[in-house]
Amino acid sequence: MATIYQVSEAAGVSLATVSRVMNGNAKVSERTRKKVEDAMASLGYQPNAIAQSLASNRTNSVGLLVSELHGSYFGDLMSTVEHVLKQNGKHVIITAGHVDEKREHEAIEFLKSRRCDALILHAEAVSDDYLKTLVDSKIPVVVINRKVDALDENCFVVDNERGGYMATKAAIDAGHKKIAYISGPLFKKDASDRLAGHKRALQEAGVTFSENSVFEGDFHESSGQEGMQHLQRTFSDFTALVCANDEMASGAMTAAREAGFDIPSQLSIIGFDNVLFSRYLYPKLTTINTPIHAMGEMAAYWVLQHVYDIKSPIPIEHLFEPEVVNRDTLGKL
Amino acid sequence: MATIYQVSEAAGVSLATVSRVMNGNAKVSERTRKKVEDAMASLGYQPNAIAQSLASNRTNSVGLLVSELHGSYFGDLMSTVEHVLKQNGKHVIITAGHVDEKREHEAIEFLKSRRCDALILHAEAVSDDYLKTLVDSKIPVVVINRKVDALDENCFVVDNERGGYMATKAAIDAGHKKIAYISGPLFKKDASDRLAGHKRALQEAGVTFSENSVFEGDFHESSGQEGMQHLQRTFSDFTALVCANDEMASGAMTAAREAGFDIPSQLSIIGFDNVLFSRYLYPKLTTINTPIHAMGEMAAYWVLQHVYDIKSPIPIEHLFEPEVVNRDTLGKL
DNA sequence: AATAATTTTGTAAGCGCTTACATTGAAGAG
DNA sequence: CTCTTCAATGTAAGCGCTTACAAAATTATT
Repeated sequence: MATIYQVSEAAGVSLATVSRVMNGNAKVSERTRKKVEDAMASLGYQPNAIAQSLASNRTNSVGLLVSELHGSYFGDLMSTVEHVLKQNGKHVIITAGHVDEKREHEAIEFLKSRRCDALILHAEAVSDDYLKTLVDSKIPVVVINRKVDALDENCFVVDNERGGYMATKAAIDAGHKKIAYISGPLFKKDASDRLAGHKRALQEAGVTFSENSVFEGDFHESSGQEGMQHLQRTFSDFTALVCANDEMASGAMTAAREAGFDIPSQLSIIGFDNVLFSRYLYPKLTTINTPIHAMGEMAAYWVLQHVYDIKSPIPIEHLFEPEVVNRDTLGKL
Repeated sequence: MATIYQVSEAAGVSLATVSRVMNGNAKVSERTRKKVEDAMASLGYQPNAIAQSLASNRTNSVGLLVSELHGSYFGDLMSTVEHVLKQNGKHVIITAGHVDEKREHEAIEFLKSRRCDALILHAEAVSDDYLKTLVDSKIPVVVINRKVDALDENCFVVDNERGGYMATKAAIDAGHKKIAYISGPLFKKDASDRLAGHKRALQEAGVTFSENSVFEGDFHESSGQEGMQHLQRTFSDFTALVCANDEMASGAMTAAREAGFDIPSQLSIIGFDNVLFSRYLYPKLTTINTPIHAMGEMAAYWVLQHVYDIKSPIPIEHLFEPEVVNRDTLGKL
């Protein structure tokens, strides 16, 4: 593999000159630029990004932490972030934290050790304090879908309370009174916020909330099934079920069908997130859109602007609004 | 950020000694190891992976090229590869090629410029010759789900012809005679192989093949819908439809339902790949399992063995068998 | 034409590590 | 008690680049 030294020799110029034409950040005469470019081409020269990074203290790569590498939600996020950044000549290094404090921590440390210029984190397990330390440690960090006090400038979040409210409100507006709820793990801020919104909608409609109406799941498909089965026992005869994410809604639909319910005529179901596959479900899932795409895009633009001085084409915003996506699983009563 | 130099100073030893305790590849007395470790801890030292890579010519990272960052198929692949490699202390750098020759090429060059120790490629658009050049260029490369002549040792593939055969055979065994087919883009080897298998099964059963029975889609959901609509016109009254992947099968199911068919009593549908969401569909999709998980795992083990001298826990194999996954969309006639 | 101002190019010192080789010191052999 | 041997540590030369600074070449000024 050719090095800059061999190029400089072939072109009859110094190392510095070759470096200059590579980076285009200093004047080089047309003639020598040509010589250098020819030399590069004929040697098939490819700069060693590692050496460049070491010397320039710039890696042109940003680290992205997601919880999982599979699933529509993170797929969307990865795609979007990569797209925006790559368009601007930056690269993404993706790692997964698996919603485990230790693994998230390790993943972040890995990204730091790779000297990423910035980090985009969908960190769920790591502590607020750790994130604060990170931000203070001067490496540019943005956090997606998690609000950390005193880090407003670095967080991009959807209004989860509002989303929870909207989901339940939609059910109420459709005439439902007895509404069950499958939540995510309540130690997670987004899960508890969504539930809070649910309660607010109930209260506003004058429906008294019962502990028996909620089942705490884990955001996975299977806990949607369990939840449905459990709720049938503890809170029978509900006509609508709102789920804190689409995976659980899918599980609940399966369980409901197995229990003989027709959706939506006998049971309405509302999901949350508007993950890609939610429209593949049958019936197509009515859900709340979490603008993960918009958040990922915004996070990427933030990084471009703050780290690479590339102006964002859209104004930077931090709070994103959820939206009801009307499809086929919510029936009028 | 502390450097090795500061650690050596704090510990009162030389750079070399610090490096030795970090890498554990040379004898260091218990006493000085302790001193160094204490110094590291108190300085919060974190080695600079970039500098390590430059000096050692080893990055401990392997590049993974996928076509897209979203979708179950690639999600599975990424998860698996990352899991195996991370378990062995190696890291994965993921890039997307978007099934576009130029972008795949760029993505691979990026991985090379990052000096990955090896590449795992799900490359669809780039030419065989380019892949051969790559392999010859001495960077360890493995190719997933694509067979390149003369590169058998580097390819991990499923027997697509066989899979196509099995899908159609399953329909025939269930009593179907008039079978439609939605293929992938036929310039892709896997798509044409699957179709070839379909034809073989037909022939074996004495059913004459008609050009009107196949629609060439693009592997996406929407082309499944189009395909279904198209086939109803050109090849009406078929009782079974085999699709070259699950996304298209899902689209076809939607279109079939809209056209008033009950699945599977009036129309049987068979997918291909056994992507994660195929079991969320309703009815649950009968499909052919492409062992993408197994292939990704094997590719990762190959890299561990050939590049890092870590023995693979399972024997390295290159050809993977597809399998029928019986669920609910294939009905007996 | 001589000098100043400016542009273009070269020199060399790092960036933070690894590692071949040299040095030191302690243990074992005689 | 001296001479080997060998384990533990140190010295210093890179890895392939970037970038201050210096030097040379070119152009502008009078």
